Amino acid sequence: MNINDIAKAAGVSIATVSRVLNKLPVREENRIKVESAVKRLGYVPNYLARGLAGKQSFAVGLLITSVSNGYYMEITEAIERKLRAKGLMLFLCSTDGEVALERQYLDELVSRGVDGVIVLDASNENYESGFFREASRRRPLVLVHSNPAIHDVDSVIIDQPLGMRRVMDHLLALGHRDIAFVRGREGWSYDVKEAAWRACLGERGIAPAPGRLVVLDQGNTGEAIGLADEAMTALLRARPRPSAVFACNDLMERGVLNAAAREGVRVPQDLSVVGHDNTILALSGRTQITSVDLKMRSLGAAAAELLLHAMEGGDPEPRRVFFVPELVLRESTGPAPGGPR
Amino acid sequence: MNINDIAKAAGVSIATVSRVLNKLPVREENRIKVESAVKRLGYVPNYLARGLAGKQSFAVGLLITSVSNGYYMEITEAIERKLRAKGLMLFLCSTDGEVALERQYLDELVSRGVDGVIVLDASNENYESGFFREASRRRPLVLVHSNPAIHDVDSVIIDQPLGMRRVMDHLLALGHRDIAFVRGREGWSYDVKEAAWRACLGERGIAPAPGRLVVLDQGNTGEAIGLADEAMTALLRARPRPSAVFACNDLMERGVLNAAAREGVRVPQDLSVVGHDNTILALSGRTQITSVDLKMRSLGAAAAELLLHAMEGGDPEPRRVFFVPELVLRESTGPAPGGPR
DNA sequence: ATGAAAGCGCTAACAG
DNA sequence: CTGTTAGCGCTTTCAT
Repeated sequence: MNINDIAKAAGVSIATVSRVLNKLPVREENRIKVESAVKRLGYVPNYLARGLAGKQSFAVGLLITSVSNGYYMEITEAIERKLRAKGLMLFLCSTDGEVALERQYLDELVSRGVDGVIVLDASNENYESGFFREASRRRPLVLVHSNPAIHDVDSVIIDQPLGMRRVMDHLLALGHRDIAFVRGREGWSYDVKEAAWRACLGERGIAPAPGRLVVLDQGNTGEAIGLADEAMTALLRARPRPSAVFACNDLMERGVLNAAAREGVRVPQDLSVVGHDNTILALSGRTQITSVDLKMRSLGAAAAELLLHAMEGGDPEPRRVFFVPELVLRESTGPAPGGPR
Repeated sequence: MNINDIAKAAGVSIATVSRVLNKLPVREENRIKVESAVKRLGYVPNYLARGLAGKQSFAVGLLITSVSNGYYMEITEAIERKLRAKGLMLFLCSTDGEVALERQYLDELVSRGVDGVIVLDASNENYESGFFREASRRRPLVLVHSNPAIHDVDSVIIDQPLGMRRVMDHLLALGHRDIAFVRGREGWSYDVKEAAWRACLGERGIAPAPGRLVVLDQGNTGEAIGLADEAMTALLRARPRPSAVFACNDLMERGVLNAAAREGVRVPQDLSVVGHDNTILALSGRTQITSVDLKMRSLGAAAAELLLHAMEGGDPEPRRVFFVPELVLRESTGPAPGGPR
């Protein structure tokens, strides 16, 4: 079953069938004949042939660090929805952040004729080597990341420093001055957040007391909960102890809370706690956590729209869309003990 | 850059190039010439043309109910890994469980020439109408679900009743007789679990006391935590109260635990709690939860292997692989108050 | 083992 | 507006 069968059944040429299929101008009478033949025979066009003959394949590639990561999943869902509405299918490529795999996948996507590619948080190496800039010359390409230094490719950028600033403004406004910071050992986004923490304190002339910077060996696995718990237990027993804690993700935040509960430290009366990512973990305990929401869904939608725009020709200059994380206020933060100073 | 360029550069015909690319017998000398030309010019074959001319497209479709659901994505990741190793790419299709969308996607996948399709938990309607049986005649097709009644298509089947039985055996062995069951309102997998709960109790001549079946309006969103908390608070104040609770997912389980903590009911001394799904939530609180693990990763790998097998010809009869959920024992379960009777 | 040539199903000039 | 025709880049006979 192909375009020839339809042409025969409708009594027109294959070109006319193709035109109807592609919504090009055709005499109304012929359009109807073709459409009814298509419906009657249950014809579905062959995308492989379309892609080979034409310039579109109606497929898009998605390069993603890790599929089973909640944030990426939410972005992915938003992207899939937007693209599906335009009749585009998604190639899912999970790279584990491996430099070589990112390149290999991009090559293969191109040789599969994709109409565009979205990349979620690639390896820094591929940004810096200009690989993506190069790739964006061959196909529409949209990057999603949090590195404001990238100017040469269409990007959706998460403004993490600004998000952190909102956290610190909130805590400082509540009178907190002694604010601990919990992070994992390795990761650019930890570094960004730590820098913002230091900067916000520095601007008020505050130097973090010893031990306020807590670095966990593992930040992203379930282990982080126990590690944060352990580290915080020590910190909460210190005198003076911090009046507030920021944790770089909700895993660590959960550990902080467990430690506080065990040590008899009340949240938020004795200790304010802020988490990051606003996952279900922020809601799962008895105290609901103030947490930073990255708004992954709108972010995904924005990325898809950027790509769609680029696929329709786009701008001469790369576009950059900034997203500012939102601080969701809940029960875990309150005035500093002793009130605002 | 195409196969002609390589043929020219290597001084052979395009047929020979094609043979080298497809690992068909070729004189060693020619193979080397072609391979070096490929490497030198950085040639990557056009998959669209390959798919059109040959019988393989080296692409596989994945129909999935919801992208933002952690279980599905774990399966997806496992599938992606396995298929990538075989040089296959994945089309991601999120259906939201809509009957029509499942059909539409499957059509489109076929017209994109996919070499096979994996379907994660489709709508019952499409199972029952024989739609998938039909589809499996056109392409290799593997279903992942928990409906043991499906015999006519290659399937990876999660044996949920058996998983539940393990939960009940564990609790019964600990001496529990009054075991509450918390579920969401709608969903086949809730029904299956409830049936197993009733059956296991029935076999011991136990009839659930009033109020032991707890049905929440919402089971899968963050709301479930609060709803479970509320419902359990009432149940824990009742006399006699249950000595154990099973919750159909870790969200509800978290709510149960919050209620217990607030009511001063100790876990596991006064109350044993078992969750389901073994997500990070099972580890996030002060008490680590005994939970049922569906082993999604191995399940995904098994599905991919079934598909690979089917793509290579497969068996005349549909294959069925059963997976039995595993009960992961942690701190939240212990002997019934008063000891085994 | 190799090359020439015929498609795969479609789009996009081109001529009418 | 419509039909004819030449590819798109590859695989696969069919000869050799």
